[in-house]
Amino acid sequence: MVRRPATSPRKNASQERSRATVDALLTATARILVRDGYDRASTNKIAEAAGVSIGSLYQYFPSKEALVAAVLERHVGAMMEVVRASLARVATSPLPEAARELVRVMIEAHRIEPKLHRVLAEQLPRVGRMDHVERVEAEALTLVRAYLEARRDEIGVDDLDLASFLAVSCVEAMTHAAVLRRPELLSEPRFVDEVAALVVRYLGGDAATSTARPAMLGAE
Amino acid sequence: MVRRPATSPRKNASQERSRATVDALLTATARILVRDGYDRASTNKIAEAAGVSIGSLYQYFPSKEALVAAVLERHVGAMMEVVRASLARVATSPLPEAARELVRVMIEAHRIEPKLHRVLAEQLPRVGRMDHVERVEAEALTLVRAYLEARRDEIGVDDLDLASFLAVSCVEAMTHAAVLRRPELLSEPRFVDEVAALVVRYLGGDAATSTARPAMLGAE
Amino acid sequence: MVRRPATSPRKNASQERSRATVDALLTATARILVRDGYDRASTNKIAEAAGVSIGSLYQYFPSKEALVAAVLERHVGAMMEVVRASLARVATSPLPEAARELVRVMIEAHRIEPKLHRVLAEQLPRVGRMDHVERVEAEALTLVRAYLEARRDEIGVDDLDLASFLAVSCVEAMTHAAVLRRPELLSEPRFVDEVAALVVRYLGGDAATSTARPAMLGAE
Amino acid sequence: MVRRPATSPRKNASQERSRATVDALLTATARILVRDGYDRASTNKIAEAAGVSIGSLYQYFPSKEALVAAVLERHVGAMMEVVRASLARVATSPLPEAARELVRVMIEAHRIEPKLHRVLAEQLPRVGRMDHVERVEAEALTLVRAYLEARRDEIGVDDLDLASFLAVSCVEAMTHAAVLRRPELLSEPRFVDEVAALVVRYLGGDAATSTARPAMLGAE
DNA sequence: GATGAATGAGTCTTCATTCAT
DNA sequence: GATGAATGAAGACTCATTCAT
Repeated sequence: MVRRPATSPRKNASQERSRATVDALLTATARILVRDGYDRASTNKIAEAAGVSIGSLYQYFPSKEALVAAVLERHVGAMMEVVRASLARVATSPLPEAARELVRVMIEAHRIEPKLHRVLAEQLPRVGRMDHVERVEAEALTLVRAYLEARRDEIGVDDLDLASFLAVSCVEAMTHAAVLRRPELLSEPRFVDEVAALVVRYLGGDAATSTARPAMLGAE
Repeated sequence: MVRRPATSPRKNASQERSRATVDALLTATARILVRDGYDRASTNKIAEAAGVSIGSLYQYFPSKEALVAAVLERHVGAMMEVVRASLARVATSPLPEAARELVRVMIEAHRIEPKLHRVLAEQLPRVGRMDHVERVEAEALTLVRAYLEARRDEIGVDDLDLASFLAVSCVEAMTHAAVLRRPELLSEPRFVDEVAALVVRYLGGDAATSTARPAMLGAE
Repeated sequence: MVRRPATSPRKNASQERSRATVDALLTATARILVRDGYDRASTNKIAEAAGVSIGSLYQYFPSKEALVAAVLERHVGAMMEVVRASLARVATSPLPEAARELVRVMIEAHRIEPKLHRVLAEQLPRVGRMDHVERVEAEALTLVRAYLEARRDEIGVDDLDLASFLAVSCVEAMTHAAVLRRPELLSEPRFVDEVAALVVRYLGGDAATSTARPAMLGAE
Repeated sequence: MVRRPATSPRKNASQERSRATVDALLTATARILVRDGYDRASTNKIAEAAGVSIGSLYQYFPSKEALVAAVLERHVGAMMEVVRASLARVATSPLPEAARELVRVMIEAHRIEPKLHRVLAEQLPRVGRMDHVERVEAEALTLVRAYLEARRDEIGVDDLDLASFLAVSCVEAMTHAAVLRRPELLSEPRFVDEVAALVVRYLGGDAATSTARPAMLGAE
């Protein structure tokens, strides 16, 4: 079918144009989403903001949801990249250090377009792509779970599933809460310290509060 | 239209009728909200479900948002009542007991119309009445903050503001996460145990993980 | 619920208003359908032509199809009334007279808004209400079939089902063809004569062309 | 774009390619028309189904209507070929035989892509090419008219124009009705017999029902 | 001639809200 | 106060058609 060398400038030009259109759409969507919220972000407005005809929008995205889902995926992808890289790095570090890093990276990840994050987080159920976000947590959960498994003897909690669920949810929730309601906390090192302490103390267990046999963990 | 001498029973009847109409509207709104979600819950549908004309709906509520806000207020009120009563009860109890109660009551509160809670939680930002919800947390925060203040010497955390924020947010978040993603956890006593432990260990502090000068607290 | 005598002018006024709106819509639809055809008859255009808001249109008709279906039903109803009355009248008349009347009434029925009839006939499959029209033919078929049954010995065709199908379809088709392509024929008595003859000769049968055993029918 | 000396084979190749493209387009159009109906048969879909770019489609056909008109013409052409050949064959046969053949060939013609036929028949007025179809009937009419003229003395009808119109319309209509509503009839020889009888009896005339000598029918 | 990205007028439809009765 | 018919701005989406490459 192709009769000429694949370097055909024609096709490339065309592909580049497509890509530019899609990019413009995603960017415009993110902007409008932040500015107007999900409901008021009409596809016509988005197309206009992207400098693209409404027809083109629908050429690339079959529905408003699909468009927002793409923005979501892009955003989640960026967050995951940050988280993944960091967690791999501390896979073998001791608990306090690992916990600190988990908190730090969670905050870092939540700093990527925080307003967009907020809108997307609110609208997740509607976009019907909850899985994308769950994927982030699922991945974090898996990594944390594996980490705890490897250090079971340092852990003062019996049910590792529940423990990882609580640890991950907790850090995520604290970060989220801070982003949404106390943005100033994000830049205070104290905040990282405390959230990390929260996790460490919980996972470390304690004779008095332990859910199981008292563990004699001297350190961390 | 027909004018008769105003008698007090008449006025009462009228007032009662008003109240019944408002009640019917709030109840219908809650039902439709749960069944159809915020977007598809049209005011016409709500009025019909309430057995009230659309005109009357607008007599009592100036807008859809006002209507949903009223439902939200009612719901939040019910939750607050539960929380307030319980927290007053454990104001002087020792930390582990108080923490357990906090968790327990949070879960109990989230069991009030959980589906409605979910929809409202998702739509909060849109209703523009976040303050209602913040009020719940603000109240809990105040109570917890006072509690910690009173037992400062048992607490292994320096910054009581931050500590109460984290404690309250954390319990709220865990409960919320469980409601939304792991409903089965809500009925397992283990869950309460663990979340309570999380809070107690954090607030109790720990020499090794302390964020500040090591406190010499035997246990908590 | 109703507290005042049913003569309430309020309700009547309201009902009349509704009825007027529906009527205006049906009439406008018919007009636009004739003028622009089905595809170009947009609901907005129809509403405008009816002097009614688009919202009102959708208050009464849930879709464009429903609107056209209502027009169709109204039209078919008018035709059926004409046909039914006439056929009842000749139920006991001899074949030639009955046939003539069938043809005459078919033409008369097709004279009711013939342009609308044409558009509707063309769009039937799309409106998904073919049944309405089939009902007309089904009714005619039943009547004709009963008629033939009653005069079986005058009929020179064996299969009465097939015979009635052909007779009815034929008259309908001739009328239809004339309406669509030779409107001038409709006013010529010759046309009625010929179509009636067509039917009479067919049903009367003939030794030479008979499909079955030669019937010894002198004439009819 | 690449220019090479024009050689005849090249031109042929090009012409052949054009022809192949047009064929592919017509075939795809027919298929999509049958599958999706006229309205949902978008030019983009058709181009894709034909393996041709939308640009090329518009190179060969200036509009959607032109495309459908071409399909119609092709279809009508195929039908006409069948009809023409057959009618020429029976030009000198006696009436009963000729009538039978007319009916037979009409059915045969309607068996060519009946689903496409149906869609096209429904959409005719829209394509604005009714003349194509009228041409089929016009041709049949001419042939039948000539036939009747030649056998005037066997015909019991005065007005040959009207007679041929009725005969042709009738057969066409019966066939059409059968195709659309009673497909099972098409394969029953009885059906051909009856329709042929219908025509023969009509054209054969009859003393009692004759259109000529005044009949003593009351009137109506 | 071919390609396919881009166009945008126009479609159906919804729904919060108003107002005459 | 109650009613519910009416409103119309606005939304998501389609598709015949154009034109730069």
